[in-house]
Amino acid sequence: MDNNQTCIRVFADIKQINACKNKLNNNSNAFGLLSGLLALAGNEVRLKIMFLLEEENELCPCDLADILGMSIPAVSQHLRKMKDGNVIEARRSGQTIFYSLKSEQLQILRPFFKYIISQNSNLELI
Amino acid sequence: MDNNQTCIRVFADIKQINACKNKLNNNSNAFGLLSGLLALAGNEVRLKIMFLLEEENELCPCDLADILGMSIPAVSQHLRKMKDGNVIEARRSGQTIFYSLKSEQLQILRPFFKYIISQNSNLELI
DNA sequence: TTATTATTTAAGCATTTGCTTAAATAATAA
DNA sequence: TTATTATTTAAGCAAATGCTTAAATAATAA
Repeated sequence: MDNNQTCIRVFADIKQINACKNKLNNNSNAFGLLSGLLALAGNEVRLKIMFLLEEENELCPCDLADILGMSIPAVSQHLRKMKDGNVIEARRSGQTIFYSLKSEQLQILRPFFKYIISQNSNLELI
Repeated sequence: MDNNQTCIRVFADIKQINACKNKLNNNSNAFGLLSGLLALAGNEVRLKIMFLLEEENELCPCDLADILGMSIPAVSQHLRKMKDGNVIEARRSGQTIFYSLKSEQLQILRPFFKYIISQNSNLELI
């Protein structure tokens, strides 16, 4: 960016601006880590998978594809991203690979699951 | 997707699979709404803007561009997305437009701000 | 061994994202 | 009015995303 084309407002509060810059610098690691996690959860399919893993403890790509109504490679590629992002882990049992949530990110994820359940449109018909 | 190519595991638990499908159906609205919000927060620039708006109450595109070290149109386009997503709102004061967080989404966003501050790498040097 | 099953990986492709630059609005100041 | 300032919008483009189909791994069963 060409810095000298930056808009300099007459009423700009230089102290406030510098304070804001410091706040970003002091927390620079957190922004990258958190936005990465939120980008993973910001996909509807992956959010559903995370929710299902929380509910069921573990599921395999095959079952997830059935549940979500999508192809196995598509599911597998989402699982890979979440594994790379340290959100889930894999356990092998024969040919089947079971995925489950890693505890590390649950502090952030749990409120999502609570929110989803609290929005439940089901009228508990049973 | 071609449904009959779906992998049917020998050990698949049909009841579990159907229960999972029901869970998704019962919460279908929530997944769309929440993943939309998380996709907005899942961009590092937008997450920083949200954090700054929480900290400062309101900021204009001009100041945000300064703080973030990016162009005004780039900032403006992020603000537009967040406004469309009902995350922020605008207040005009002369030529300046001040943006602030809407209260509706704060239930989800607040834990992010807490997390960011708790990760603070600053040693309180003052 | 060969066949089957579960999963991953790779290549291809349409769509989305996030920036850039330039032009268009809108409000204020001269 | 004209000029300046703050912001938005539009067009263009490179990169990322998320699917598809087909091929490659890996484990089990015949």
